[in-house]
Amino acid sequence: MDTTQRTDQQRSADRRRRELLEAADRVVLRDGPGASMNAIAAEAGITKPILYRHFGDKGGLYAALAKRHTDALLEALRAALDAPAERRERVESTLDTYLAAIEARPQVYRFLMHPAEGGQPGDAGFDVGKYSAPVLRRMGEELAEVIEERVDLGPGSQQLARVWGHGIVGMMHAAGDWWLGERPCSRAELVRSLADLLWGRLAAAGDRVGGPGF
Amino acid sequence: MDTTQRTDQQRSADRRRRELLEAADRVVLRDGPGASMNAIAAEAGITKPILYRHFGDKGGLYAALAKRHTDALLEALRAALDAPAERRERVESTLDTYLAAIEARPQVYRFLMHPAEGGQPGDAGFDVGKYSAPVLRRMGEELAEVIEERVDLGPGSQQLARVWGHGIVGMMHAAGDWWLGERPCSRAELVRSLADLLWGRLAAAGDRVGGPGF
DNA sequence: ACTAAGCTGTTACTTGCGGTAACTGGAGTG
DNA sequence: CACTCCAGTTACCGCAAGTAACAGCTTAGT
Repeated sequence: MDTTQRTDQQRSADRRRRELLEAADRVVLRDGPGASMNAIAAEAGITKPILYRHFGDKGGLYAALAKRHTDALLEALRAALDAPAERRERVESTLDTYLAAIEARPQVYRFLMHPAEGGQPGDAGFDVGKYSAPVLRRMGEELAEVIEERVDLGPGSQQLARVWGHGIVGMMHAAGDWWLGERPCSRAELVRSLADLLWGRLAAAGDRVGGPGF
Repeated sequence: MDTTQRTDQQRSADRRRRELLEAADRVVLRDGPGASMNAIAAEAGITKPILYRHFGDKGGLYAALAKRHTDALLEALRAALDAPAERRERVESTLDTYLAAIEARPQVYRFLMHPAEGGQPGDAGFDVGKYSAPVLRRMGEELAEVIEERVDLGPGSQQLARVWGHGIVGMMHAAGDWWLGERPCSRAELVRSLADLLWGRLAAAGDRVGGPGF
């Protein structure tokens, strides 16, 4: 059992793992997140216990699957966030990047965020909430870091940045989710509206006739 | 089968339904959202098929359960939203109402929003994502109405109000979720930070040294 | 008073999924 | 050849959702 031997085995196992993940991806994107382990195994051309050897349990598989997509999304967001441009432009570009991603692959988005909606009615789905929350948390933390790093917020800036990081991510997520479902306007309009909100247009707006406004 | 007869039966059925919902509530709050129909039936002192007669399927039961809590929360929010005060104060009071609610009854909150986290590891929970989303949607729509009604946003105000409604609700939700998990600061501080964000402090803040800030 | 609904409630079952134990066959190694 | 790994299989367990079929009680109709 020398080192090269072990490396070979690991390599092989890793390649297998990737194949399995790709098969799982296909099934989940086709059948929704209620996809059974049996179905995934069948798609991969093997049987259940192998999946369990590789991923431990269904949670492990889904976590691995979610991690792939999450990492890809975060990569794209980081690029928009770190681009050399002024603040408003970067905010808009980050929002647009996120929205473009969920628009381009709504299946992936639904898997990451709203796992159960793909299943048949009456199907007791597998709860992927455990894996969607981390996505938003990670985005929130990353955004917080960027804010803390580049915006001068005075005393208590670190905590403020974290609140804002999570808050802004949540705003983006909820608005995106609603938009994806109803498509009430173009992506560009949505981006602009959200950026306007962040830019204090709510505070600046006047009251409507009839008492103090919201 | 005259009318009074039918009314009596309906009354009885409604009362029974309420009792069942209360039992379900107890179980879900104690055992987490992975609670089985058997357990709920046992708590109510009856057996499964009766639950199915009343609620159709597990989704129906959970929907009814969620509706109760959702309605209660929305009621409280409406009160804060409609209070006679100026805008910033009402925004803060609404945020605080929401946060106070989730702080006071985290179990209910977790049931509505993150159903699976209460289960044992390895437990394939029942996905309540289908019922949490409507909560946020409803809050978003209500807020949108209030904004549209009372804030003067110029042309395209209706659409803008809806985007903002959902966006603000998402911000509140995400920040609240994070805060509830980590408790990094007091509720009042969180409210203040979020209101500041909404009041355009992000736009107003200066860049940190070293290039354009976020 | 006797029967026929129609209600609430039960037991006992099916189906389907996550997860596991135990066996099988082949590839490399002394 | 015997030994050990390891990918892979079949066959099973446990458990939860959901259902069929049956049992008793109350009430209406004649």
